[in-house]
Amino acid sequence: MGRPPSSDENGLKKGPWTSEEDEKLMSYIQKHGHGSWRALPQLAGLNRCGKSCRLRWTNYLKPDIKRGKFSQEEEQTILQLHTVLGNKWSAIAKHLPGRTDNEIKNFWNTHLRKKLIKMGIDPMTHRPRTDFFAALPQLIALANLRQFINQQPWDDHTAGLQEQTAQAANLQYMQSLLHSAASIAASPTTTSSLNSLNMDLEQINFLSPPQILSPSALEGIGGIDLAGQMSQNQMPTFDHTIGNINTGSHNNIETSERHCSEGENSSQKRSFLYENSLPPLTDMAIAASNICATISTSNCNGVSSPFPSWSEILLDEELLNEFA
DNA sequence: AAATATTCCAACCGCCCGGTC
DNA sequence: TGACCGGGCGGTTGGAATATT
Repeated sequence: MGRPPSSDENGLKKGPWTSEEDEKLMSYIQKHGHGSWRALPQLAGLNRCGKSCRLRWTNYLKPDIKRGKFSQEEEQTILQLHTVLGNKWSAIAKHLPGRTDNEIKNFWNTHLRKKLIKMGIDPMTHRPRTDFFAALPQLIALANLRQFINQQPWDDHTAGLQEQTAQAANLQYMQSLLHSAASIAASPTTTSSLNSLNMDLEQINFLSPPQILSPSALEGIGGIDLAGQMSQNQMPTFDHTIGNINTGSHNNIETSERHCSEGENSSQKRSFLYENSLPPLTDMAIAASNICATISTSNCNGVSSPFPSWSEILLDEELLNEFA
C-alpha cells in the first residue's frame, strides 16, 4: 500500500517503509529520543528525509498508537469535535488517545463524511443539507408509507394501531418537511426570506399527503425533468416482507438514468440528484426557492388538503419547540 | 473467472507558523 | 526587521485490497 519505492533528487528514499527501516528508527528513538528530525536519519543510519522519519514515527511506530476499527464512542467524539473544530485533525486527535490526526482524517474522509451525506447532513456545517432534492426520496417514501397504511384492510383490533402508525408517519413526514424548509430559511446564502418562504410553502400545499407524488406530478418542477429521471419502478415502495421503505435511493436513480435518453442539459440535471457529487449548497438553496416559485405559478390552486399547510406547520409554536 | 470499479489508508506535498539569529 | 529553519498541519496521491459486474 502507499507509494512505490523511489528516491528524491537528493537520493533519499521515498515510499513505503521496510521493516528494517522501522526497526532502525524505533531503536534509535528509544535510545536517544528523536532530537532534531533533520539530523536523525543520518544518526540512525536511514536514507530518508527527517520529515519522512517524523511522519513514520508519529503516525505508525509510536508505541501508544491504537490501531484497528474506531469504536462507536470514538466515532461520536469525532463527530462532536468536528462540529466545533472543523478539519482541525490534530486538535481532534488530542481528545482521542492513541489515534493520530492522519488516522482520524482518513476515517472521516472514508466513513463519517459519507455517512453524514447519506443522512442528508452537510458534513461541513453538520446541518441538514439545504436543498429539497436531498430530502426528496425520504419525503416521497413517507408520503407513500402513509398511503400504504391508509389502504390496508384493517380490522377492529388493529384500527388503533393503524391510527397510531399513521400519526407517526404524519409526524415524521411533517418533521422532514420542516427540516428542509427551515434549512433553506436558515441558509445565509439563500435569497428567500422566511416570509417569502412561508408564501411559497402555502402555495405548494398540494405536496401534502395523502396525495402521492407521481412522476407526472414532478414533471416540470423547476425546469427539471424528475419524471424522466425517476422512472415508475424507482418510485419509493414499501417492502411488505421486511417492512422497510425503499426510498428509491440515489443509486437507483443513477442506475435508471443510464437508460434514459440524454436530454438537453441532462448531465447537469443528473448531477442534481447524485449523492456523491454534491452541487454547491448555495445553488441548491436557490434552486429550491426557484422550484417553490415555479410550483406556485403552475399547480393546484384551490386544492384542499386535510393536512395543515407548510406555513401552518412552520407557524405552529408547539411544533417548532418540539423540533427545535 | 476475469474485468472493472470502489474503498482504504500510508505516505507525500506544500503551506504555514513560531523560534532563533 | 527579515531570512532561515524546524516542525506541525491539512490536503492529496496512488496502489493494494476488496467488492461488484
